Amino acid sequence: MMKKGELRKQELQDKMAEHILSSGLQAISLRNLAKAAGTSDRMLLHYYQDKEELMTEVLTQISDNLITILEQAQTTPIPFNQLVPHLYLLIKEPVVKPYIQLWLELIALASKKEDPYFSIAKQIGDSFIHYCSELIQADEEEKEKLAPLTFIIVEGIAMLDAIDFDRKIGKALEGLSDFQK
Amino acid sequence: MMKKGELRKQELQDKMAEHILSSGLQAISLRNLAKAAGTSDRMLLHYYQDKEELMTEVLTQISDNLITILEQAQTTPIPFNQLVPHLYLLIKEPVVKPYIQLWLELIALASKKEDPYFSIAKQIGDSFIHYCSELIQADEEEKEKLAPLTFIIVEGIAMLDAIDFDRKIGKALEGLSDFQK
DNA sequence: TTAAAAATGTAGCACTTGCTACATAATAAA
DNA sequence: TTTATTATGTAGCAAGTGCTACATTTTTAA
Repeated sequence: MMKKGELRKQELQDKMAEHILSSGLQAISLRNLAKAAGTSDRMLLHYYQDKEELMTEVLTQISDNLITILEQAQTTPIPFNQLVPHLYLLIKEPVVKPYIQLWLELIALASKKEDPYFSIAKQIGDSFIHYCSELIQADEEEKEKLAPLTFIIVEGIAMLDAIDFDRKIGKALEGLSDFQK
Repeated sequence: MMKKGELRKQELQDKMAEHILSSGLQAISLRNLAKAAGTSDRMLLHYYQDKEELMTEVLTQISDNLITILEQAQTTPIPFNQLVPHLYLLIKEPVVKPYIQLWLELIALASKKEDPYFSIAKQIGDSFIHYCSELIQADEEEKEKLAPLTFIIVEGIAMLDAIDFDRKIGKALEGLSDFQK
């Protein structure tokens, strides 16, 4: 059973996760997070050793939450040419979209190879490829190639989506489906 | 002819562009930029009205520089299935790589729809799709689809590259080339 | 040469950042 | 009940942020 203190910490962490999802990583500060969680920066540093530890734990939780959401969304495998459009719709959904936006920020930070962002980004990347792999209707050998390909395309789409290139995304998806013939 | 003041401004701007390319957008400050350019924050605010104006001009210049580099790299159109691997090699080149890394950061900021980042990101996006379009050996109708698709895939690759997923990129490229048969 | 304009220096303000010192109140363990 | 642990408050520090005020020198235009 959970001690009272751990319970309180989890409560704060949930609120911080929510806050980060809606406001991003860029302007995050201990005082911001504290306010969003209904406590003080002083208390955050009571529960976490420093900001890095805090971010590691909160981001890990957010990543776990995303995986949970994804796994609830679809379970039966579908062929690749249906999968990409399906995932495109998925990442546009209001529940998922904040996670994708955060993911873009995380990648930007991870590209500097600095922890905790780099490690967490790798972990999420692995999870997402694994998730794609489970969703693709194909034999193992093909999955090995198609899962990363799906990941790449969906990420690329997410980037275009970030700059409102919806029309271009549509064209690209047409181009992609032309191949499957 | 350029006035002396404008010349000095351009000189500073070149150095700031270089600095941003090597150190990213995340930790940028007027004092940092000034130091890198060999001047003071005071002088930067003499040449630019505020930080936003400065960033707009420097980022625009960086974007122009990238386009120049790209256009020097390749002029003869090649078919799509050769283009993607070619661009993969290109973005791994030391001259180009810093631009791609910066691009990832820019997208993260642009996803908040805040200027100047959003506008500049859109502009660069347009340029890159245009660049792809010129490089693809296909008729106009196909280009309309394949240029955005190329853009998406290359951006997706850049993201995987940011988290050192080189092996996965390789697999994905295999998967992609399987289609062209 | 004189007047106007541009360039540069020095200091500082008001604010935010992560984090700490020092205290007290509340709770749990003995 | 005493003791030890945990929780929470208040205040502040040192460093960094964008930006400004006020001054002075240097350059350009008349």
